[in-house]
Formats: sequence, structure tokens, C-alpha cells
Amino acid sequence: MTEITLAKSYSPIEHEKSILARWSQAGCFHAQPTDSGAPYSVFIPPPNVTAALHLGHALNNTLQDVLVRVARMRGMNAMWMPGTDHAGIATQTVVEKRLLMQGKRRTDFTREEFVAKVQDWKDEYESVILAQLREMGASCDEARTRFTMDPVCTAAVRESFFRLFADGLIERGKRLVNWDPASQTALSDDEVEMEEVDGFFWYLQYPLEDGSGHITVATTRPETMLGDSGIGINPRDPRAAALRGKRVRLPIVDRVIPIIEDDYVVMPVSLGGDPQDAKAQFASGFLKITPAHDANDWELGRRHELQVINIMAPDGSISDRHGWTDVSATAKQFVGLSREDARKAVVAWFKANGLLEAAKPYRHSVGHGSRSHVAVEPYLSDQWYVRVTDPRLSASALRAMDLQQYEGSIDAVPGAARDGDGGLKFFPARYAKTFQHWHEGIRDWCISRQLWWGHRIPVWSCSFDAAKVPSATAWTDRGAAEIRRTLPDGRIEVFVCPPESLDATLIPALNAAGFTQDPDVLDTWFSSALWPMSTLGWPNPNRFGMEGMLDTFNPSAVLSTAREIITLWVSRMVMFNRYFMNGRLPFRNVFIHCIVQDGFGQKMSKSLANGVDPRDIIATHGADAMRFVLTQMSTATQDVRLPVDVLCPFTQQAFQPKTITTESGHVVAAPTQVCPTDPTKQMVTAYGVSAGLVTATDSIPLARNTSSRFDLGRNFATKLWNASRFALSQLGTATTSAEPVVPISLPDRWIIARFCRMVTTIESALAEYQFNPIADALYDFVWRDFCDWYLEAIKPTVKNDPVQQAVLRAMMDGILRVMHPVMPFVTEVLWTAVRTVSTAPIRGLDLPASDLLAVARWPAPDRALNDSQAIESFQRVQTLVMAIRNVRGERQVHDRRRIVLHAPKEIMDIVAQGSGTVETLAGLDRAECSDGAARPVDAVPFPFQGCELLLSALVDAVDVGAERKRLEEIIVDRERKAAGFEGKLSNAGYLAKAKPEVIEETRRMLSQAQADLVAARRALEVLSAMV
RNA sequence: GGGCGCUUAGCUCAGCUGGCUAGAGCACUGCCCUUACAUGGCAGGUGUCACAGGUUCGAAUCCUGUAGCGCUCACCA
Repeated sequence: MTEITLAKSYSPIEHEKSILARWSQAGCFHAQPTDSGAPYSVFIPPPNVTAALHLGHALNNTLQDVLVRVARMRGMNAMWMPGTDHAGIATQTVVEKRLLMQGKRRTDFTREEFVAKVQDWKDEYESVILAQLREMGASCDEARTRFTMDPVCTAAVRESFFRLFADGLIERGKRLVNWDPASQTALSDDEVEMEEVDGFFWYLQYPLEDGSGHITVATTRPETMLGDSGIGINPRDPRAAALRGKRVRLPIVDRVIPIIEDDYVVMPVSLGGDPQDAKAQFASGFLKITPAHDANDWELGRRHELQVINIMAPDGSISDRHGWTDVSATAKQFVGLSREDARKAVVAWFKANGLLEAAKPYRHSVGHGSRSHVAVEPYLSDQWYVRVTDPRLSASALRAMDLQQYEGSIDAVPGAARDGDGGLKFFPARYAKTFQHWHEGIRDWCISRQLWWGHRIPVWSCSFDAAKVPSATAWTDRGAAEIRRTLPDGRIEVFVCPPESLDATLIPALNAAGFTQDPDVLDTWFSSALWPMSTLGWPNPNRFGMEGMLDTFNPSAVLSTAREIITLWVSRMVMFNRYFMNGRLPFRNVFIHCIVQDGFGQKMSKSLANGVDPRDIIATHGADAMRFVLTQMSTATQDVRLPVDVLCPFTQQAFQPKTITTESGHVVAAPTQVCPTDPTKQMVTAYGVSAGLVTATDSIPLARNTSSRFDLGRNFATKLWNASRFALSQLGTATTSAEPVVPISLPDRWIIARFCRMVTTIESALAEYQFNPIADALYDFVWRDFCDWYLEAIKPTVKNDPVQQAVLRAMMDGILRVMHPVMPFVTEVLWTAVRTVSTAPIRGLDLPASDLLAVARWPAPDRALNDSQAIESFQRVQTLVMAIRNVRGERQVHDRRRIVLHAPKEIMDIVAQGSGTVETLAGLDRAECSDGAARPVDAVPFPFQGCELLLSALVDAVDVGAERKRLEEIIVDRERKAAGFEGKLSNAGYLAKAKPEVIEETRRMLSQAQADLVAARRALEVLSAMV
């Protein structure tokens, strides 16, 4: 037998690399569609390549890894697809910022040059991210790593775009988009964040055209008045009748615009408006309508056929070249101003001309670009849309919902029954509501982005004189899809989308015919939405050597992600997967994990740069410790707050960093910190570096982050390590045998029963995606049951008891298996050591051998081993031990001192049942049967379950005063308890309505308290007699 | 404004299909370097379960309301 000696404590850094290498060499995370076992696939929510991963990602990936590793150990064909996301606007913004620091702009380069620079950035961070995943032990199928712009994914983008285009689900539209004047691109609704801004309500007077007076409009955006094309009033407004048919002469511009009536217009409180409505409090009853610069006005304008006058350039400045033609001489002075300056100038003009009636301060929310942080402009432009409002998409997503989780009647949702209906389930269930409400209020999805980094839109367009337009089938006959529209000037614009397979012939033909490709790229979520299909080779897996992948691994088992992703991504994956895969779901379950916040309650995020690099925690605590604590922190309702410390690179001391408040109001670690023990030494923080504020140098190095929250995990790994060391030391003489043994002694039967229950607890928690109970079950079992009780109990016997050795060996083996998904490294290291020992197997507990723990079988103990009787008996033993220890503790009896228990027969039975456990764990020299008559002189009495027990040889002399005090405290305690139970039992309602077993339990508790009371009082009497 | 959460020990959090004396880790106190582990062992103190009502024999748990915090959707009249 090989003797493996283990170091005195577990050092993660010494083992993690070699364990990773062993897994990698074995290729045990690589799955083939032809492998045995039911498919269990998980798609990593591909992190974007803007920055490295933080602990929020670590949490998500740890939980996924737990799921995947358990599935793998259960013999399923587990495939975890890793990858990254190109994150169009975010990545482009990051790179542009970097260039700006060098004094360069995107437009200083050609599109190809710039994309190459972004590609470099992507390559750098992609490799960082993949390394992070590896280091945290994520058992991803690395060989299948994907990036959203890989050829296989691009092929899926082309195919899906073509089919949506051909099916009429993609359209070109002139609509108001969220326009980011800084990055000069359209944004989807999801990329807009609302920020509170201090502003004003300005009250502007517009004269009536007939000179009969004026009306007053209220606005927060006076500069848009240059584009006003109508004035709205509510038809119920008492002033409406008199104004019907009248027109207003727009100041500055001199444009004459109609007054229209619409229910949408809010009436002021003074005229019957709702006082609860903030709008009514500020409204004048007259609404200026600017269809080109306000989404609601756009709708109003359509209803009343108002002119659409765009007064801005793409950079947000006032412009007469983007649709504004009736620029008056007065208006000229405003052209060219920024929107901010224009606002001031317009207000000043109104004031100077006596038309500014009032200005009231007003705080309101304004949309800002989530990346650029400048105010988003509702801007009229031509964009591509996916008509997700079509029932083929949105209603299909609703019909996918689990019926138990759908609110209302699913029959009201349009669409015919299909595969996949009702198959989508959320954990925790409340998030189904988010999903449902989103789809019920869904709006068409703007998918074009005026960026260079991303999937270029595969549409070629050209406009023709009506007479020269090609025939409607000219391009469709050649295999392309086509849509066309008539422009305001009567020309016909033709849009052609070729399928990728015909690129070689159609693209040259299109170019030759004068068509040009759309310069824009697709919203990143378009390609993300295809992730569970595109990574498996859809539409044609064989083309990429992925035979069988799509049919085997789609749908996946579960998507694990964050709350806000439900609308951004989950929704789109469901719609697309179902649309393209004949109703099939991308995943059956959606698990929403909690959010990791920093010590100030702010979500860790790449953009705020307050995230902690998991590698920092791995460095100070080890990957297993990090994973265990993250698992334990994962609860269903509570986000995780994680105070972060900085680790001084000079002294290795952790300290609380000095903080600063950012412009956006966030509290973050200051970019530079001073060593707490040596003020001459400085360091930079991860925040400072990620935010681009500082760079690390040799003299001012980067300080890692750490957090004491992970100590628990590190200590637990060490505990497991040492328990294994001890177990191995006890098994040195063990002999192997093929004949299964049946454990007889109480501690053996008990620990196996507890093991069974722990496995059950873990399995039922996993089924509900509840991770915190998994960590707790492991911790309680390993530390409390196994180490504190079992190992201590068997110390005197195990070396000479082959059956007990078999139990010890089996428990050690079983523990490593169930711990492995959460703490894969330390368990894999110990596995090698434990496997060198072999004993007889335990009947009913099959633990088949395996070279690597990562692919060992998950334990499935026989139900017969879950021995309730053993658990109850051992519980009595534990209670007795704890009672004795309590006396020892209070009397401060030295640990090594052996004492004597004197107990009546019924208690001696418990001692006997324990087969030595009580003696060992309570530090008894012996236990003697006693009727209480013959009382040793130095005996200390204590009540236990209604009996009076005595302990002797505790001390050399009894301190009567202290003893009396102790007994009196017990009496007070038991009196209080007895009174409580008596109160319950004297309540007629309680006796009549409570469950019989509950009442019985109360009676038992009462009689025990009363008996304790009797015993303690008698002991007090005896004590008094001694004096 | 709509929706969804949260508020339990000094800190970070469990518990909530109503029922034993409300728990864990950390921190704290006392004792112990007992040959697995001081990243440890044994013992101990600590809570008006946010607040106010209600339902019930019984509420941390269910209902209503209030306050504070967070997330999310909508909102530039």
C-alpha cells in the first residue's frame, strides 16, 4: 500500500495548476454528441470582451459549474459551452476612449484599421477571460470555445437575418430612435438609462395667428420648439371650443401651425386635471408638438398628420440640413448651436421678447446612453427593425411559459400549439412575471447600430427612378430576398438581402448594379440571441464539423443569468430559437442568480470598474474557498454585499481602502492608496487601473483586492484537508476485501444515515436551483457531523475495527464526491490520496472507483442506510455529551481531566448505546450506575431530561457558592420554560385546535422542564446540607 | 408612477407550505498548543425578527397599511 503523506495544511497555489493540467489532459470536460448519457448542456452567458471578469461573473460561473459537475458525475453527457461576446458599442467605446488618450479618433483610421484595433483588444481580453474561467475551475468544454463573431456564429447571423428578412419580420423604418449624439449611433431601449436631472419647466407664449391673443405651452426642452408643427389641447378643455380651427404663429420660426385636439393632452389641475399627476401640476393645457424630437409627439403627429421637422444634426447641434427647410431670418442665429446652447439661446430670446411667462425648477429623469452617459436624443432616422411585436415572435415567447407560471389564460395568446409550448420555467418563479410583462408590452426592436465593430448588416440597397426600377422578382429569382419602399421624392428604394451561400455571385452582381451594402452593424443582442444555436453550428452543423451537436445539445438544460438579462437576452433567445427551430426552446429552465454588490451596496460592474478580479481572491484564498463562499452566498432573495479590502503589496496586509465619490455618485476605492504601516509607500487600486485613471509602476505597484468573507471557505478547505489526513493515518493498517460489510456500531450507522440525508438535501436543493442550502448541508455535515462528532467518537476504536475503517473510508470517499462540484481542486487532490487506501465496501453504498474525481460517480446510497433510529439514538448521545460538556465548561475543567458520571439506569442505557461515544466525547473516565443514594463527596449534580445526574472528580474541591449559583440559574431557567409550556397547555383553544403531535411535544417539554426543576431543587438541598 | 424584492445578533446572512427554547459564519468572552486541524477544539453572552394594525389557540413566518433601502419597467408636459 502506498503511503501518501500530506502537508499540514492545504495550499491552493501548490495544487491548482497541476489539477487543471490533469483535467485538461484527460479531456474530461469535452463532450461529444455520441457520448453516453442523457444530454445536459449549459451555455455560458458569454461575457463581453470589454474587461476582465469580476466576482459577479465568478458567482454565476461557479453555480453553473456546480450544476454541470453534478450532472457529469451523475453520468449525464454534460457539455458546458464557453465563449465571449463582442459587445459592439461597449467594446468600440472602450477602444475609442483608449485612442482618445493618445489623441486619436476612430475617424483617423479606415474602417478596417479600426476594426483591427478592436480585434486586438478583443483578443487580449478574451484570453484573460478564458484564463479566469479556467483558474476558477469552470469545467467548460474548452475545445468548443466560441466568440460571437466566429465564422460559425456569423453564418448563423446571416441565415437568421435572411430568413427574418424574407419572412417579413425585418423592416426598414423611419422612426424616432434613441440617438446617442456622442457615439452617433442609435441605441436600443435597453441601452438607455434614466438619470435624474435638474431642469426647468419653461412657459412659452405662442401668439395666435389671428392676433386674438396667445396660448402658453409648458416644456422642459424649449430648443425643440424650432421643430414644432402643432399645438395640442384636450377636447374636454373648456378653452378648446373657442380655439377650434385656429392656428398659432410659432415665434422665431414664423411657422404657422394648427391647434389640434387630442385626449392625450393633460389638462392642468386648475381645469380638472388629476392632481396626482405631476404633468397636470405643471401643465398649461397646451402641448407643443414636435414630432421629430419626441416619441409621444411622433404618435400625435401621425394621428393628426402634422409635419415632421427635424432640426438637428446627428451630433445634436441645431441644423438646417436634416429636414428643416423653413428657416426664418430670426431662426438663422440658432443654426449650428449645440442643443445645450440652443436651449439657453431660445429661452433668452423668449425672455427678451417678453414671451417667457415663467420658469419653474423641475427635477426629472432623462435617458442617457448607458455607455456614453450623455443625454439620449429622440431622433428621426432610418433604421432596421425586427418586428418582435409579431405574434410569431412575442406571442411565441409567451406560449413557451410554464402554465403554472403564466398569469392569466394562455388561450388568449395568439398562435397555434407547437413543440416547446409551456416548457420554459423560471427559478425563482417570480421572475416569470418579468418575462411575461416584457413580452406583453414589447416594442419593435431597433437592430441597426451606426458602428464599425460587429456583424455588418447583410443588405444592399439602391434607389431608382420609378421608371427604371428593377422588376419585383429580379433578385428573388436569383435566390435573394427583397423589400422596397417609395421615398418622399417618388423614387423607389430597393433593399436586397442575399443568403450567405450566394455571396460569391450575388454580391458582385449587386455592386455592378449600383447597390451598396448598408454601412451599419447589427445590435450585439442579435447575435447573442442565436447563441444556443449558432455555437452548435445552426443552420448546418456538418459544415463546421459539428455533426449531431445541434440535435443533442439544443435545448440546453438551464440558463443561469442575472435579472436584467431576462428582457435583454432570455427573451430574444426564446423568440429566435423557437422561430428558427420549429418551436424548440433554447433552454428549459432559467435560473436567476443574485447580484454581487461591493461594500457600498453597488452592483459590481465592468463599466463602474468596482469589480473584484476572481484571480485576486484565488491568490489570497484559493479557488475552492472562493467557490464555496459564493455558493453559500447564493440565496433566492437577497443580493450579496461584499466589503472589499485592499492587499498592500509591500506588507501583504489587508486594509480598508480610502474611497472617493465618482461624478455619477458612486463610491469607489481611490485610485491611489497609501500603505497603512509605511506612509512613504504607495500603490494603485484595481479601480484606478480599470477606470484608466492610473497605471501601475515598479515603485507604485498594483494592489490586489481581497475580502475576509472568503476566510470561511479557506478554513473549510483546510478542515477537509486535515480530516482526510487524519482518516488516512487511521487507515494505514486497513485491509481490503470484496465482501460488503454492514456497520453495527451507533456512530457508524449514524454517520452513514447523516450522509444519506445530506445527499438528499443537496439533490432537492439542486432541483430548485437553491445553492445556499447546498453549501450549508456540506458544511454542517463535514465539519459538524463528520469532524466534530464522528471522527472524535471513533478515535479510540477505529484502528482495530475493520468495519469502522470501511465506514471511515467510505465516508471520506463519499464526502470528496459530494464536495467536488463546489470545491473541485482540494477534493481532486485528496481523491488521489484516499484512493490509495482500500477497505471492504459498505453494503448499499456503491462508490465505484475512478481515476479522476471529476468523472467519478455521484453517490446514490440505498434508502435503507438512512437509519432514523440511529439518528435518534445518536441525538440522545449528543444531548448527554453536550450537557456534561456544559458542566465541564462552566466549571472550567481542564480538557484532559477525566471525570466520572453517575447516572440512573435509563441514562446509562444511552451511554451504552453510544458504544463508548459518551465516554470519549465527554471526557469520562467511566460512567457508573447510581440511584442517587450513594453520592460521592465531590459530586456536582445537574439535571438532565428529568433525571438528576452527578459528575465527580471534576475538581479537587467543590466551590459550594459557585455551585449554588449555577443551580439557581438552572432553576430560574426551567421555571420560565415550564411557565411557558403550562400557559400553552392551559389554553383551551390550543388543546382544541393544535395538531395532536404538537400538543404531545409540548407536554413532553413541560414534564422534562418540571423534572429538571425537581432535580435541581433537590441538588440545591443536598448542597445546602453539605455546608 | 407600475412591478418585484429586502429590513432577523455588532457585521454578513439563513429560517417564512404558521407550532419544540429563532439559527450559522465572522466578531466578542473564558478555558485548551489533547499526537487531523490554532485557517483548530470545548464552553459562553448577545435579537421588541423595521413599525402599526389584522387573521389565528398560536405569527419572524399569512393579510393590510406605514417607513427606509435596492432592483426593474415606464416617464423629457
